[in-house]
Amino acid sequence: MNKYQIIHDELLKEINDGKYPNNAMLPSDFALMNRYHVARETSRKAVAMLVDEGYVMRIKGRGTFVINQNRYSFPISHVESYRELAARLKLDERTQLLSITDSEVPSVFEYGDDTAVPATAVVRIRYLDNEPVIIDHDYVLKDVVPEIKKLSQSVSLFELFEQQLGLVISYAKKTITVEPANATDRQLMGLAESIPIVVIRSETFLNDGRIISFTESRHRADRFKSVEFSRRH
Amino acid sequence: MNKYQIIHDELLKEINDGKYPNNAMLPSDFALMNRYHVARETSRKAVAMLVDEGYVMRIKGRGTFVINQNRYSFPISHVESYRELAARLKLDERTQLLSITDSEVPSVFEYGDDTAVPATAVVRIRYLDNEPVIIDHDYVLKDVVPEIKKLSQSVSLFELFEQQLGLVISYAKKTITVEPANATDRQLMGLAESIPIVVIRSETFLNDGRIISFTESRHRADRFKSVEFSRRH
DNA sequence: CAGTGGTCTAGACCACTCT
DNA sequence: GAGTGGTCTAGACCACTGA
Repeated sequence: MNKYQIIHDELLKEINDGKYPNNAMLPSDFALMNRYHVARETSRKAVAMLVDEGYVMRIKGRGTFVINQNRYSFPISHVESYRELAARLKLDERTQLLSITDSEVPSVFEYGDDTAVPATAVVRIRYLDNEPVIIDHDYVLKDVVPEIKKLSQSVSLFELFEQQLGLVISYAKKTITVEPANATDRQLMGLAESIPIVVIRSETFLNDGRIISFTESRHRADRFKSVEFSRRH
Repeated sequence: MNKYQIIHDELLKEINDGKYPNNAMLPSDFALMNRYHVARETSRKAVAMLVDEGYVMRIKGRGTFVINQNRYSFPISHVESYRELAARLKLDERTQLLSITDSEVPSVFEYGDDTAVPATAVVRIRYLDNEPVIIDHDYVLKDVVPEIKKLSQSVSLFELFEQQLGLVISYAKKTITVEPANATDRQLMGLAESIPIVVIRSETFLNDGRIISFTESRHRADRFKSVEFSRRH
């Protein structure tokens, strides 16, 4: 584990534990240097991560301050699996595997010069508080993962990739649109009328630059919320 | 202008000009050190910004590579004004000022302990290719900007804050939800039936930590698209 | 093996804020 | 003036890649 990562994790834990409540000032760069016996750039890197993630705000000449966090929301600003999300929000969550089939990457993802790209399609339905709210269609490229035999209820695709196959996911590109519910959505989510669906399509990159999968995550729009923190450039 | 900012801007320009096309390799850290006569950490900072913005991807032992960019989309991953967006996408855009009135920050923003917070409400409607697609409700805090007399068609709120009032915007927090169109939406956008509306609510922070404004930006859902690039943490 | 990116150090000077 | 964050330097060692 890197030094700046350790400092970051420890500071974040202290923020979540309430040691640094809203608007509280974090230790200064120099205080962190002394506490962790590191160079200043190392302590700054840890704090820079917290800034990136929207936990704190740095103000020149004043200090580093904790920002009030709204919770209970879906993140879209970083790559996070459904399981990680549910754990973070402490929601009662359940996932049901619907099917694993041979397939191709759908053309909506605009990948591969109109030639069919073989993939394994995984369809799952996500429940929050016993209500079906998300349908995930994953297309895992056979070039990278030749076969997915089974998928335990308790294992996410990310966990499969990273822990069992030793692959490292580093980037994702997402598009968000709102579309009418299709027949599958209505059936699986038990929707009477046509509720709009928030569709998040993402392509996931490994750290060697290869694409490993395309995902279409379809959320009931009336249960969808995203919170995002951003700096001005 | 900082050195790393200059390097960043120059590299970005070269990417956009096609000097570094898709999948091309950017100069290495050491090449940039020589070209710009800077320390390695300085050149790395410039490239780190490009990574943050999703233009390039760094792969250990291999190099830094340009990532294929999809465009024509609304950004939500950084603070950007409507005008900056339209300019970047080269769209035919037009803004119509509807009203400037005394008001209070609506309770939906959950600001200020249930006490009324005085603000100036600015309502505008945004046209893309002559079609009304966005309605913006801005609530500018009177504590920070006591009065907004008028707002030229050609000036955005951000420009007013930054260039005329000398304020510096540094952060924004956004929430995205999907809600039914209300009567105002339908009237202003000329919608017959109830199209869903993508509602982006944001609070904007100055570099001294004060909130300057709350904004509710209401987009026709069928014209909304967002693209986002994110690293895994 | 040479080249790449990732981390880290121990300084330095600056601009800004607060008292 | 003391304290803060912002930038920058000139090194160092490491892990990983590809020929």
